[in-house]
Amino acid sequence: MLNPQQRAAVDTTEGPVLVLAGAGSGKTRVITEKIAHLIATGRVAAKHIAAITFTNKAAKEMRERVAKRIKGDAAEGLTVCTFHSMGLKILQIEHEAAGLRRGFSVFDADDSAAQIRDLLPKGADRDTLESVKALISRAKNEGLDPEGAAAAAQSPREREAADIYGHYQRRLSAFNAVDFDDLIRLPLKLLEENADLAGGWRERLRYLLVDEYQDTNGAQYRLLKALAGPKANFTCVGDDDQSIYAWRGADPENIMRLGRDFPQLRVITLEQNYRCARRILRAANAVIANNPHEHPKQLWSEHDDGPPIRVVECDNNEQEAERVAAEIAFQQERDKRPWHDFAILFRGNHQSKPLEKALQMLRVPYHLSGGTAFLDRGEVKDAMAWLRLIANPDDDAAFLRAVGAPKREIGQTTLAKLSELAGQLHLSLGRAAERTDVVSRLASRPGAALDGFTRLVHELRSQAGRLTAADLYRQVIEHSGLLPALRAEHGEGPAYQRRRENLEELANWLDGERASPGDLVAQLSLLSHSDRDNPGNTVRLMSLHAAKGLEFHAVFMIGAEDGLLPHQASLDEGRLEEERRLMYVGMTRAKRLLQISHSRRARRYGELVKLEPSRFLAELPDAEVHRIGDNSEQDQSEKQVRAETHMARIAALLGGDAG
DNA sequence: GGTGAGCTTCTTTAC
DNA sequence: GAAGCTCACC
Repeated sequence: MLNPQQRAAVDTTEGPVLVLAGAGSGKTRVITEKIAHLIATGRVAAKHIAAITFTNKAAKEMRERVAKRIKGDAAEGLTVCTFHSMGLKILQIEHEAAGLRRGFSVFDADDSAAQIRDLLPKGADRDTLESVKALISRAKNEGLDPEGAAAAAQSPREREAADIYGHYQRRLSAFNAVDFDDLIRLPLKLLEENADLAGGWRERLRYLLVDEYQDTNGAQYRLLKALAGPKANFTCVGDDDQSIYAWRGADPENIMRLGRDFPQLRVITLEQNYRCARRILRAANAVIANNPHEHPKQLWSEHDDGPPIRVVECDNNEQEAERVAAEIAFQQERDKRPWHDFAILFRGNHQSKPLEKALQMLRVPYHLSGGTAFLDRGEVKDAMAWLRLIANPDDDAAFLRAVGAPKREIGQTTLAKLSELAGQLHLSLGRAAERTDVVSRLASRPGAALDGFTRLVHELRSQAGRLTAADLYRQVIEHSGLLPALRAEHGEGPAYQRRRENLEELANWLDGERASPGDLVAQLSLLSHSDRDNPGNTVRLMSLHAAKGLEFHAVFMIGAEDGLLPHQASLDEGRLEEERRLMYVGMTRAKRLLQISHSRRARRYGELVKLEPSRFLAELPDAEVHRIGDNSEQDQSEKQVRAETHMARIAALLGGDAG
């Protein structure tokens, strides 16, 4: 059953709708119900509806919810994707108008950084690189091209960055490549500057639903407006208290902007929380009340109070990890709950290491979802570089990676010479390497090696059109020599096996996909490890950012220390409120049990440092909290039970593990 | 041109 | 404390 506000949000199918939805107020439900409603009433066919999310995890979650809600093939053709994958799709279809050739590459953050570093004066320090990178990204997130950025520049530093932005963009264009930010900026440019093209897309996507709307940046907002067109049939769902992406250009102002740009906007507020026990809700409300609010929400719940929030002090972060792991093992055993009811949330991905160790010790099944861990693996990047180079002969970044994976007697000297010759001929590295007049001017041994490489890539490329992406990938693995090189480097040991498995997993990802190899590789670069595999019944480990939009029976937040949560960098940059929202997001993921822990000491850069509890802990109302110290004033009998369960578990594991 | 010992640096968060 | 990088050697 939907409550009246949810009902209104679902039933208002005409024109622009903004749903201000507090944490746990059923906003994903509103989106899935609205999709179902649009389809069921025949108002819009599934293929004309697009639901847009911010993370792949959220898109996946949404797809599953829709599949459950809409049986059969009624949902056929529905688009559920991130802003970036939608941008990619538009660019792949409209590549000509965007000045790109088929098979263009998507540069990841590393590729982009490498290019920008290369464009900076020699010897430029890291800070300069970071600042230029950030300025270019910010300009792109506002939809500015290099000329626009130059015009908007306020300082010499910004003018310089705008200048490098221009060079960087010319280079991307020469490589037939785009970066992540371009996946929004370029489609936006196309739609804003080409009325026919925009009309086509509006015809195709007649109804838009945007989740986590508070996280849109300027370019995404304009892309939304351009896609919606004058009919403005869209629903934006968001919560200003959960805006946690300002650091990557998100502009919560977009919430207010909507009302100004669309006077007919229907605003609906959802204030009933269906998720959290009352104590959790009261505590979370108390924390977020410390942020200034233009329109304070009054979240309420019909649930019971639930148990107190546990605030646990630990001696150090390894002990913290052990205690959390033991507590989860204990509760799972006692309550016979599935493992996936438990989540451990942290500020930084590096905090997962001690947790993994402790969980493995207790044989607790867990799933780490975070970052782009999988695609960041060296061997996976190598294989991806081969695929990219096959799809896009002008992708110099891919060329440089593939030519050295595995090592084939081509070193810096040869590559520098090749690069010089390619520059003179205005050719990409890959195309230059195909020319005999270029190769003949290289030293004979490396020249021959390069020639062998070029022939191999050429041969694979000639097959690419006939093969599925998965089959092409198998050819790459067979002929590139990647696997033998890994075996030579690591022997047959676990290090080799793990890398081999990663390469096999990439094959599994590609299997059954219908898109062309080139298109698929581009899509792949937007995925992260956890997006494809099914975590099953396991404890979930993820960053607070990744947890947004999810909910769990029991949530363990770790590392609640000043400097981590709130993070020092955010404090330095005056973003305390965003950190508080992060705390709020973490707390409101818990349905019933919430434990927040912190350590007095932790290992940082190999050294033990003293830590202070997070200032946010002081904002928790005493009445809702049970504070548990190191020398635990915990009930002794409870401690006894825990110890016994723990021992029994270890005994069982030892028994079961023998042999 | 490839390799390994020793040096530096590093931690937000994500597409 | 580990990963990544530089420089000296094969």
